[in-house]
Amino acid sequence: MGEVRPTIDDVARAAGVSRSTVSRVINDVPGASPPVRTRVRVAAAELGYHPSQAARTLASGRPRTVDLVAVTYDTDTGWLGAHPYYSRVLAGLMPALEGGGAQLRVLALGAEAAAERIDALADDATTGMILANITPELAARLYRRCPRIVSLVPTTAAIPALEADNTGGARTAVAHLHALGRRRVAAVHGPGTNTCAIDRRTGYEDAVRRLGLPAIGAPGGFCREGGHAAAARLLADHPDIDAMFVACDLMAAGAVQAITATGRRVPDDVAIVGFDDSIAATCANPPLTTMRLPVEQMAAEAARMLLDGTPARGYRRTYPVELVCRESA
Amino acid sequence: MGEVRPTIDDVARAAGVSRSTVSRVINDVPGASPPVRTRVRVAAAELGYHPSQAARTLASGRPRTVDLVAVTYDTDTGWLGAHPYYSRVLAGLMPALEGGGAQLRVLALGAEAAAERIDALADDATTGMILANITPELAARLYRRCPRIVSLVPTTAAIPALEADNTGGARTAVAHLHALGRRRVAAVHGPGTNTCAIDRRTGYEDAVRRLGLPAIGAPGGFCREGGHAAAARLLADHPDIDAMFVACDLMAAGAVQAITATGRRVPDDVAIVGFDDSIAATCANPPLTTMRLPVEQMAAEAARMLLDGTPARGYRRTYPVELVCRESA
DNA sequence: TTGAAAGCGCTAACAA
DNA sequence: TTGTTAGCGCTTTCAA
Repeated sequence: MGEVRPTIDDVARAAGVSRSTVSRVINDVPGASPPVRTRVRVAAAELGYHPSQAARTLASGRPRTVDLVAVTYDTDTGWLGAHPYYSRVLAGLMPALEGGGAQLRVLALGAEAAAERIDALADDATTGMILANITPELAARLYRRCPRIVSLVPTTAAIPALEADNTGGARTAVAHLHALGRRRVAAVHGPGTNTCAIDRRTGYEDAVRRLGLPAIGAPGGFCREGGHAAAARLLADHPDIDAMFVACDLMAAGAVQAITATGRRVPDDVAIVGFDDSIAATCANPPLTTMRLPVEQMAAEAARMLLDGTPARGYRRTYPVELVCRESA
Repeated sequence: MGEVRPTIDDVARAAGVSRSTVSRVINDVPGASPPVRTRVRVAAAELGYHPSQAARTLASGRPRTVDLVAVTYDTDTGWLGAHPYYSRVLAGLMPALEGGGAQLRVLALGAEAAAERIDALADDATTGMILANITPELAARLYRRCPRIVSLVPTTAAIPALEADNTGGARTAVAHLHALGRRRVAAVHGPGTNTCAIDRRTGYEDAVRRLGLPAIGAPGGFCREGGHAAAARLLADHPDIDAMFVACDLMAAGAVQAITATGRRVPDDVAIVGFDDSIAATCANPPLTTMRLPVEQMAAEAARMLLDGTPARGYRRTYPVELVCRESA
């Protein structure tokens, strides 16, 4: 077995050209005649040559690796394993990165060590980092040391961000429920530390106030169990609830279970609108009507921005959140 | 802003020692006196020094990066976005890698380009690759060029693998259903190209034959829609079915929806046992009784093996698959 | 259009 | 215990 991997010099020798020429050819930069180009390509193919990413990064000084930084706040909630949201982030990221010849590095940050590790991260930073589920504080700290950052959640004004219209989405959800004739629209909120959750809550409270409906809410912690518990409590305290706005599908899946467990039917007795359009929405029974975030699109755009250069300070783009009607409302 | 990142030489200069000494200190290898060690550490901390991963890799020749290779066979099914299984793989991988000071690179392979890219991958290989959802052919091709591989699914005899006892799990599921008094146990199978799916099917057919039950099955393609359609068809063709063994939770979630849509109740009229214990199992309504794969454990062990060296040819370890009782059976 | 040469930041012999 | 010296495989001026 030829354990030794061919280098650029092997290719150069085989093609009878210089190292620089080979470099030009494989990088598709001008400065090599067509005949030479083919000669080099053939030699490279025959040798089974593939450039070393490490050497390339070292020599050029600019790595083609994008980091996805995900912070875990709830240790027992797990991480990507727990929230289907990340699956969609990854799904959007991969094709965008491959198109740009880049790779993805996944960095999971425990909440405890987050502050410490964040500084190390900033220095080790590569093409850039995509921030998911980060607090404004942590994000700011990171941004101070590394400007090649895009956040997928609202953080501070300076940090470039691609945001979903969480507030508007929540309003739309409530409006939809109202249009269906529901007048006791309760809410299951996400954690107060999560900026997306805060915006969704704001949107909900805004909407019910304008509609002259009572604001009834309970925290659900963005997990299924929390959604289940919150819905059960809500129903126990306010038996006349006829609809629920649940701030994420995972919680909504739990809410549906809690509601049907009381003998009520979804959507007949209690209508539900979730948020995210994650896999939890389609797995729930009945399948959830939900507010769809263009997560893949946002993640892909974030990757592209990073690959294109350093995002401008304060850059902002908001993505619409759309109502997807299924069977729960 | 000090855009220039300090190098090992800066640290050496600041600490008044040589570059090698700094290298020894930061790599925790013997050959540096305690006083020098602290001096170097202080200097490094003050400068905010962090070693360049690229340079390190290049110089040492052994990268500390593990690749997760996932092949997409169904283009429209998406990828990690679609199957919650990958979330669990990632969840298991991250802590194990961090413990070993390694990073994760995620490689998504489209089925079309898979064969071509697989050769490139082998050469670009790093500490090693973890194979998920790969066909035996592709895996063999990869293994021929790079021995630092561990598969999480059954492939060929030579390729080191950590496998779940899919066959045994399927048998257990059927036995459970039988013990519950069910006698018309249908099955929704996964794709014939997937080795896990094949094993689960074998286990099912094995079990029903031994129990003297009829084998009734339909393909569901490992996706929710497929599970829904398969269950609906099964029920239409065999109205007396009183249980279903569904080869993955995603399909099972769809099956539950299809069953309840016919007016039947789960588990009263039709009991269901899924497979995987993914998030789809808990989001379904009622929550699914399922066969739990120790995915996180398997992924973590795979990472550890790779970090420890090249796995032995033909290495095999089988993980038990356990029944998790929830409400569907 | 091509080649020569100088590093990128680090590790790993080898000397001292 | 410490320092010196070569590279690792590539990109990138700068000349030719």
